[in-house]
This record gives sequence, C-alpha cells and structure tokens, in this order.
Amino acid sequence: MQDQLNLVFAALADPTRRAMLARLSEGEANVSDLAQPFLKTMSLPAVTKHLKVLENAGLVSKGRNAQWRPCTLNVEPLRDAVDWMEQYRIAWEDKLDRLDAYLKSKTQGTHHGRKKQN
Amino acid sequence: MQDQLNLVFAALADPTRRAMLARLSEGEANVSDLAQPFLKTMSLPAVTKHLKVLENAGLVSKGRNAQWRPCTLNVEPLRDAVDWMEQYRIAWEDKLDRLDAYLKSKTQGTHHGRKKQN
DNA sequence: TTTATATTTAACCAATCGGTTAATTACAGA
DNA sequence: TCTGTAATTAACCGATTGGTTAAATATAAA
Repeated sequence: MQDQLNLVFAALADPTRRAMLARLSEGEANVSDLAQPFLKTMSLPAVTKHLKVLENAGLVSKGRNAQWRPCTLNVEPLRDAVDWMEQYRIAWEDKLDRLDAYLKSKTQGTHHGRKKQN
Repeated sequence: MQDQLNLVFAALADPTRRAMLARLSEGEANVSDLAQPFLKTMSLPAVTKHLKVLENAGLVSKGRNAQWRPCTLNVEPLRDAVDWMEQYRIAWEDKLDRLDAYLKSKTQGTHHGRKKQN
C-alpha cells in the first residue's frame, strides 16, 4: 500500500512521535509511561493523538490490561520505508560513500564509524 | 539539527515528492521535466510548491541555466533519516529478521531476495 | 522591442495538524 | 456503590498543507 508509506513517513516527521517509538523500542509501555516525558510540555490528550497517528501508520499496537493500554512497537510498516530507500540505494550509495570518505578524511579517527552496507 | 529530520521525513511523506526524488536519482532535471508526469493531475505552481518543500528539507538544489532551473538530488539530509533508523536498528533488526524468516518460510522462492545487513 | 517559454509569486480556499479544556468511558478496589 | 486512576472523546482553535487561478518575473530569440 502506497498510502501506508505516506502515513509512516508522516508519523516519523514529528519528534514527539519519534521519541515515543524510541521508548517503545526498549519494550512495552502504557500510555501514561509514554506520556510522562511530555507532560511538562503538552496535555495527555495530545499524547493520545500522537499515539493515534502511530497506530494509524501501523507502527504501534495497543493492548488491554485492566485500565491500562500496553503499547508495543510494530516494526512491519518500517519495512515500507526501508524498501523505498533501498529502491534508490544504488543511485545514492555512491554519493553517500563519497561523502563518507570525505568526512573521514576531514575528521580522521574522530568520525564515528559507519559500516559499508556491503 | 533535529528540525532538519522533521523536514526530511515530512518531505518523504508525499508520493508526488517521492516520485520527484526518484526522477532526480536518475539525474539532473528542470522543473518542467519534474512536473511533466503530474501536469495531468495538478498545476505547475503546485509542483513548484512541492519542490520548495524538498529544497527546504535540503534534498534538492536548484541551479540556473537561462530560463531553466536544473534541479539536482542532494543526498546529505537523507543521512539524518538513515541515522535515526540506525539508532534503533539493533532493537528492530531481530524482529525484522524474524519477520523475514517467517515470510520466506511462507512464500519460499517467490519472496524477492532481501540481504541480511550484516 | 516584442514574443514565446520557463518558472515563481500572490491571493485565496478547504482540509488537516497539533494543540487545548471539559466531559466521558473503562476498570479496580474499598 | 462510590472513589480513584487510566485513557479516550468531543468541541474547539490557530497554523500549516496542498491545491487553485491570475499575475509577475527571467531569459532567449525574432
């Protein structure tokens, strides 16, 4: 589904949502767990909405446990995003590698290592 | 810049813009070249706006040649997007690999090959 | 200087986004 | 059944998005 790809990229385009995914990559979390870091800057309903965006993109699944809603990371839709990038990887890889080589030559050992993908 | 990452993902969240990047991955193109596939469905100013989004994300550079504006793909900002994915790759990779194995077992030889990244 | 082509800008519009507050629903437990 | 906690829904709001048409700008060429 092409539409899914739109939703996934759009979901990733917000730092709050990326942070939520980062948190979920460390394991299951309830809505209030996910909300906690953001309650200084936004309300709980705002968090619920962000979560909804992630759910609609298929990136998060919500379970039920009493009054809690344990959320888990759902990795399949990222496949679409990865695939899209793969599709043009050959064309881009050369440029990226050249950039890498350039950066390495500039910063020498201080540049954090980046593996060649092949 | 975190903000750049927002712009890059947001830019990728639209199929018209992804198609433009795909076209540009094959080489330089003028605005009208880029617009051509879409003029059945939208106006030229709409294309100009999409191009602006790509420029603001740093993904496209526009040159000048007489009345033409030759556009080129600018790959560096994709680095941010790749980096973000890399950051959680370890946590996700296992799940992706397990999904891969599952899909392979389901579809056997018909599944298009997907290299293990390591 | 006029004309033709390439592209952008301005002004506008409806829909979506990211947030709010207030009210509501879902449960567990005393 | 009442209370407290977890989470969602509803109604609203201003800003942004993705499109439009009409006008303006940039440049080459007759």
